[in-house]
Amino acid sequence: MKKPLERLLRDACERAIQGGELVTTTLPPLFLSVPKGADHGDLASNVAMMLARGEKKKPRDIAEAIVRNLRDEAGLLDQVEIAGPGFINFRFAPSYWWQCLRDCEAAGDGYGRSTIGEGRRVQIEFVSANPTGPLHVGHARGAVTGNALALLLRATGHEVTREYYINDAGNQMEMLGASTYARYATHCGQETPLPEGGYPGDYLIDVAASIEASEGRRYLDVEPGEARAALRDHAGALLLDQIRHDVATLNIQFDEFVSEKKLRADGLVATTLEDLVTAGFVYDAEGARWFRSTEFGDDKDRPVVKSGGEFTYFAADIAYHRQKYARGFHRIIDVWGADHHGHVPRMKAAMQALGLDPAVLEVVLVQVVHLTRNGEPVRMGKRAGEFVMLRDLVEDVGADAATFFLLMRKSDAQLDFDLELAKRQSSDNPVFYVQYAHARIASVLRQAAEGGIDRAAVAGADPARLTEPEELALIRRLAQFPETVEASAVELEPHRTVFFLMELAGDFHRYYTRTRILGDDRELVAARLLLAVNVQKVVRVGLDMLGIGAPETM
RNA sequence: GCGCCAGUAGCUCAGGUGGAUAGAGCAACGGCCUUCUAAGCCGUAGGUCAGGGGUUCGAAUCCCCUCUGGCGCGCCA
Repeated sequence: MKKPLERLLRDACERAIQGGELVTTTLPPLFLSVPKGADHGDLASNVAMMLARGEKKKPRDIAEAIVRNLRDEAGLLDQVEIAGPGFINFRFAPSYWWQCLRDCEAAGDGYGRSTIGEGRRVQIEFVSANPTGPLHVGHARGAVTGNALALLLRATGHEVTREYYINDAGNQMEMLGASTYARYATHCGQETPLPEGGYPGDYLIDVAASIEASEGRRYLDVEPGEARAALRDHAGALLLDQIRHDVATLNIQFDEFVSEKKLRADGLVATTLEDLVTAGFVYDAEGARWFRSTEFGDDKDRPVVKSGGEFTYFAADIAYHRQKYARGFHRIIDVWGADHHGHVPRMKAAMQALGLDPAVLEVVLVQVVHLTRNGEPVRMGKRAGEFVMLRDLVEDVGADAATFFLLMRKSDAQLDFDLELAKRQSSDNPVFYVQYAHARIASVLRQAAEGGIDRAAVAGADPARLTEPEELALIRRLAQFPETVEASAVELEPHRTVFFLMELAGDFHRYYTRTRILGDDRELVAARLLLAVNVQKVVRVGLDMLGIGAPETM
């Protein structure tokens, strides 16, 4: 919607400079904003105010000079006026909006998609919970955020790989093995207490039973250390399957799974560490080995090898990220919990130490989901009963509502999620407001088809029959969809698309209430259906970019 | 103590690179279904944008200070 006007404005400014009406040689960025009130037109420019200082003239005089040089040969504009302190307000002609609707129709489901990504390869890693238990609500936010980012980047011409890094090495996994061993032995009749700090959740009882069903009781007879290792691997595999299943209930799939254990086994961690040593960024102290991240702006050096000789998690993570670079991605995006924000500078430091460009790595921080029940905080302890599982959430409120709700906020802002509210009043959830617009249009289209107006008739309709202010406002909204998607992807902020869809749905509900679509005037009906069908399409395409469905009936 | 994020209507939150009268959804109150889905629409009410300085034609937005909340701060992942 903005681009053609930006050209006109730029031409006008340059003409004014050539004509000596402006003394500036370099124009400020010409950005057009959508004014809040309708009485300020469709788009507004503040360029006159930006130039005022250099020109040493009143903004309104500069605005007049620019407007004098405006050459709207294509007839896009209905009205141009100078208002307030020096804004130039533009109002498009109806014919411009009609053309927008034609363009929208012609683009089909590709409307809103773009090629600004130029096929650049982007990897986005998210969730990456260690497979020691089912996913909970906190993971769900990272999951839907990462997935929406992947979809938005794909829609804007990026080649995206969605990846899950399996933290299947380290102490947590050893504890999983020990805990599973206790559950397994108990299940087989040998009462065994959980180890200190073990995983107490009931899900391990089910895991133990499942292992007993497939493997029998043979691990009771093998040496306990060996048995724990074997049970750890069995449990880890089973739990990873559950995690995969859990995210699938939110319509999320990953393209790649990368195992930390395998990275270690392949020697990547060791060779990466050697390279850091060679580069001179590692030193020994207090029995451990340290990475000199302070060289790159971190506030402290970080251990990479424990005094016991094992690699730290950080060391493995460095190797993992280096491996991402080696795979040739142009952009590497990590979706992390906000409690990991301190890791960002040290990971970038490590990449820099390895001679890699730290700007390639971008980290999207996802804040905690603060659960409440009837306004009271819900404790999220280690005990399974106190967790709210992702699968329970999806079962209670549905995948679409859960996804929509979790995407409604900026990812780096904390999110309140009241379980009772979400369950009891799920019909008040804004996702229904948006989906309802889609279903309403579907209903109208069904009736139109019964009346003999098919899709071909609609496609051939003349948009010039649309003259109501609500109709032009709806087209205006549709025209903003491509730039909204673009901004949402560029800024890595899915919530912008969410808000757009709520506004579009609101525009449509208002229109629907005031204006009857079906009637006797077939040309008018066809034109209104053309508008409706494109609103419906944008709702569907927009929801699809967020991983949310669009129902035909509700 | 240091660092990161936040503080906007009763509640939950939007407010691209500083712009015009600060918006939406819930909750509250009052209206609208013999006609395409009332999961909707219209209206009323609700604000010291945490507080104080500064920058300038102009600040919720940028800078500094203070207060409050969340998170993080060498061998957990």
